[in-house]
Amino acid sequence: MSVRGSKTGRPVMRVLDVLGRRWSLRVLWELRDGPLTFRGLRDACDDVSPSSLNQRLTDLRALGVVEAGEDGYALTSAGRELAKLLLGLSRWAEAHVR
Amino acid sequence: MSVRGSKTGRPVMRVLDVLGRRWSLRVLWELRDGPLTFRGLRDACDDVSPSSLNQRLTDLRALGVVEAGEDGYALTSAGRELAKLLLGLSRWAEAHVR
DNA sequence: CGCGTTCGCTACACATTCCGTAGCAAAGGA
DNA sequence: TCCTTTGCTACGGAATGTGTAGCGAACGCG
Repeated sequence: MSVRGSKTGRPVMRVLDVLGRRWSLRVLWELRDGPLTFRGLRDACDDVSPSSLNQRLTDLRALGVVEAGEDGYALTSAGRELAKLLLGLSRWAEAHVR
Repeated sequence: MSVRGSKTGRPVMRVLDVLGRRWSLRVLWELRDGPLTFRGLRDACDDVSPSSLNQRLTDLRALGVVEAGEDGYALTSAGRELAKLLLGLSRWAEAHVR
């Protein structure tokens, strides 16, 4: 399978593509404070359907931001850096939304 | 219509929801260097279908990050701050993706 | 061991979303 | 006038996401 969207293959395009799918950003967000089990993630993410969650976890693992470990799913070191950006997103949201 | 996803109404959830739709992040990315017309955005975004683009622009305008002006669509000041985070995302991508 | 619970995950049918194409009315140029 | 380009909508089909049920494996407990 090729990357959906841009055909340039530029890294940023691949990232925008994967993160622009439902639950991607949310999963990253929920993992920001440590690992969660599959079931735990489901609970954290408004009971997302297991099929969708599994698909998203597959995508995120392929991107190298999430990995499956002893106590469930966790961010990789790269993923933790990405999560820092999400923290900025959260601050932005608190300041500008509603 | 209410916010899809989280029922808490927390700002960050609303943002994760809107940005987690296809083309949202990409549109923000393509507007980072200045305004683009509807057609210009379409060209920049791999010829996204006009229906999808229009839907996304509606979402992003509702979120307050994009506005329609004289020379097409542009980021609001809040949107420009958001775009800065995307720049960090781009740097992250160059460093960690393939 | 046996029994129940929880785990990660899959199957499958249904619903929503997205897409591609066509095309409209309005604005501009020649 | 006629041709082009604009922003945008309509609509049917394709892709994606959803909800429910349930599997086999691993656990706790007696």
